[in-house]
Amino acid sequence: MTADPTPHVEVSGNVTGRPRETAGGIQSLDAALWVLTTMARLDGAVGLSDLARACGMPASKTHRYLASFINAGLVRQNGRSGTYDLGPGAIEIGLAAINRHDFVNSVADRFSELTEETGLTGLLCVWGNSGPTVVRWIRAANFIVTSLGLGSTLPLLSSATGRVFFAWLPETITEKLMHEELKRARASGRVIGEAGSGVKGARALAARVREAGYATVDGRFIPGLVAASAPILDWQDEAQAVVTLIGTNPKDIEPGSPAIAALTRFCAEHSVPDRG
Amino acid sequence: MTADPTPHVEVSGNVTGRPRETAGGIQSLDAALWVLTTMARLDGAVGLSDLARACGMPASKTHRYLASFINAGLVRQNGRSGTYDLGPGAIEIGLAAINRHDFVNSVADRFSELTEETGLTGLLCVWGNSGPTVVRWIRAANFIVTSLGLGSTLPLLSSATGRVFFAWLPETITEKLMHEELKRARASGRVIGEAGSGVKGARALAARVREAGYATVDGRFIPGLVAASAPILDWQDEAQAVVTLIGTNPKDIEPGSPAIAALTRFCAEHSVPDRG
DNA sequence: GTCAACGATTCCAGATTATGCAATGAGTTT
DNA sequence: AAACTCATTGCATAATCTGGAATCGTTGAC
Repeated sequence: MTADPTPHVEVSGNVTGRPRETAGGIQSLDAALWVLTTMARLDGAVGLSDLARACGMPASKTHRYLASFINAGLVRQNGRSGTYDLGPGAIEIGLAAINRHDFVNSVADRFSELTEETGLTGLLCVWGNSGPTVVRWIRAANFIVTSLGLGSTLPLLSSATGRVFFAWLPETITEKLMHEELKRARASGRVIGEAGSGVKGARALAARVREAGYATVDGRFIPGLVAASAPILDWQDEAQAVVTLIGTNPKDIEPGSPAIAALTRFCAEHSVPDRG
Repeated sequence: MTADPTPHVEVSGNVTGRPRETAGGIQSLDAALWVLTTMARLDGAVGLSDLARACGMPASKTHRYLASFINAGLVRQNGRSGTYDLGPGAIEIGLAAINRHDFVNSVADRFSELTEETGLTGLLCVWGNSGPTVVRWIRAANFIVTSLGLGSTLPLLSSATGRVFFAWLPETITEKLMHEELKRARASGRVIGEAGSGVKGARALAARVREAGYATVDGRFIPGLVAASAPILDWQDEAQAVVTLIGTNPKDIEPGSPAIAALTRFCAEHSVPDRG
């Protein structure tokens, strides 16, 4: 296929440019995948003529590609001569891709960029058998002494990390630890920071964290240290991992601060996009 | 490309046969999509040589297809000359396909209410290229994770989910998988639960499931776990999705139990009313 | 009921790419 | 250092892909 001279016309307003042809690849496959990708970015079923225009291709060429996609199950057609849409094969490939996406390692690979950008110490946690569990540390220039090491678990309600897991995991997973921590708090006469009293207070805190998109704790959890955490979200809007930044300056965890902005952007970039 | 004389060799034991070339399609695209589909059915990242063998193709040919898939984002490579795996573009296409599935989306929005009410683990499945495919699940407390994961396919005749699809989908859709499972059952000398022997037994089971309005399996399919499934029906009385509850207490799947009542009510609420 | 318009689908001659084997490059093991 | 394995690329040849035109099917206007 010669380079396509037709100006790229978008139907739905998506901005993503057409990829150039692959070095060492197959040109007709490149063109075909452009059709598939364009279809995925449209809002729903589309007619052949509209899709061909959106792709900047003759309809006969687009039709041949669609025939192969239909045969493979990636596309289906609503009746003979009807509109085209993504099919069960697309669901299957997508689910396979999501299922084998390694959330933790994809974050860990670029984790140091975040700590370099913000100058804060970074912590990466997953949900383990005993609750929030540290799997990565990156100490920034600000030297912080703490007992937290790899494998440490953090409290659910009084740490920023724990609060993010509490907000973004189903309560069936977190409720046991929640009740244990509330019980210990009652026994010791302590109130767990903003969690206030009892289950209702904990749930209200979780609602505030979800609304904000992240959690913070000030210097009272670990004297002298402040922390902010945000979730890495999967296809079901559940936290697969939590990233936390730790520092000493309370301004770093104020809403709108550069560190908060960097943290939430970094976590959004590593989450599954456009979750239902 | 001439018809491929190389015997079809499977790496992971998946059964679905290689599709024949598309009438009115593009042969190189058919071959390329075979590579992609095969990769999706493998358990994880794969080397070029292994993937080429699994597809019955020369490595140089497979390599060119992969180059185009990488360029489109559907595949990524772990380092130069490293293994290949599905990429973010595949996630994007899969999510686009799922997000257009109106029945799945309406159920998913209220799915957690059902699992909270019953205290059981919930699965939501659609019919994919390889059969019943998990698109959502919510774990109950203390649920021991089995091999079920996003994208998993379930058997047609020996799982509750599969039996519901078998009962409420046209046989033109399910017959291939039915014959494959009956063949494997004969080869291994096993009888598939209540399916009894052969096609007649399978159809008799389907009739019983339709009459009851739901399917169950006791602890023999997955030792120690019981399950009940019901269909989300469209305007043609076909199962667009299936909801399954999984637990450990056999009383939960007895006729008339609160869980069965909640499941069938929930599915009826999400089905098209007054079908037929 | 007829006819025009529109969109999907198929045909076909010519243009162009895809292909498989061999060669090459890179990394690992002995 | 040599051998081996796997990924990547070159190249002559085989084979397909292509775009416009023709055809088919459906729908709506009259």
